[in-house]
Amino acid sequence: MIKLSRMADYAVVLMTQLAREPDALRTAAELSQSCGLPQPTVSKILKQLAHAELLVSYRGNKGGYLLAQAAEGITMADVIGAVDGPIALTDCIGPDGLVCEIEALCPTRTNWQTINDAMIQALSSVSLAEMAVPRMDFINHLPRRAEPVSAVAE
Amino acid sequence: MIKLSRMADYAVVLMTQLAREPDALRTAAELSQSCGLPQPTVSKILKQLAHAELLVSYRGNKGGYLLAQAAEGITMADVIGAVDGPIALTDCIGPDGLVCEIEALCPTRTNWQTINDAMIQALSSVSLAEMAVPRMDFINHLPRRAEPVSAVAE
DNA sequence: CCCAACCGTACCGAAGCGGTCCTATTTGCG
DNA sequence: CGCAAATAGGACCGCTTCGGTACGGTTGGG
Repeated sequence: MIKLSRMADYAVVLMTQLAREPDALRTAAELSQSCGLPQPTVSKILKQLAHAELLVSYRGNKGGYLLAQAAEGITMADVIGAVDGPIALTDCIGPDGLVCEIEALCPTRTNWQTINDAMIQALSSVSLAEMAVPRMDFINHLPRRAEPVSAVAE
Repeated sequence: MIKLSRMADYAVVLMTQLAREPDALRTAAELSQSCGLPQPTVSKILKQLAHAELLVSYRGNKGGYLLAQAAEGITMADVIGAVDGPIALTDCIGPDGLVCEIEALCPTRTNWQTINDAMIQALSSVSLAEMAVPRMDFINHLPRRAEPVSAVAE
């Protein structure tokens, strides 16, 4: 399915919520409530986002989280990468390879890289600001046009 | 990580192998051996690919599998879709939605659709024939080195 | 000094996935 | 005609990973 993890999905939702009021300090409990997500999980995700320097955290009483940058400077690739780790379709790139031992079919790796780059490109081309905006008509300026792909099989 | 499942990865490898000799009838055991993959798993994947009409199967003695179409007409989206089901980043599109109940942040869905389309587009733009071609001149101009995290978060 | 909130870690349960096995069916060949 | 080879289609199972929880520690304001 190639679907991204629920954590990443939540992260986007939370970041979107934070982007609505970039200057307000929000607590984990508050965000949990306003997004309808379990509070401990929210807390965990916010922690990860802060660790990735997408959020700034303030400890102690009256603490909370804040966007580290302007929403325009944060991309979906940033958010997903912070929660789910690096974006890569195949682990073929990793240290060893179950498949890569067979050199005969390893040229495919280069092509995977191409696809992978296209995907990262797609995720990087959408900023948090665009996600937070109540649906304007920015839909048609993606570098690779989002053609109504009918196939996708099944 | 957004990485695709190992099954899908295997499927691509197998299809690639089949595309090398489009007219040869290959058995599951043979492909298993030549790809270094466990044989029952290979058999299962081939079954799925045949069911998706990407392969044609011949039963009985001297049976085997064959590409159902020219390699040029089969895309990565086809192969992955056949094994892993439909390609969708979020289940937000599905029937009910845990998150979608909150209407305040549902405008994001449109944007997800955009990203999703871009990804499908990327997968659909690469044919099996392109994956199978043994490119010899690619070794020295890898587009991106396999850097760990920073490639995305940067 | 106490409380509110974040920080870090460790833990657990469930679900999905990768992998195997078994049986039925088909078909070529001796 | 019967055997062997090969796919079809299940059921099954262990394992990893992920989503979720809990607990103790730390920081900072009132």
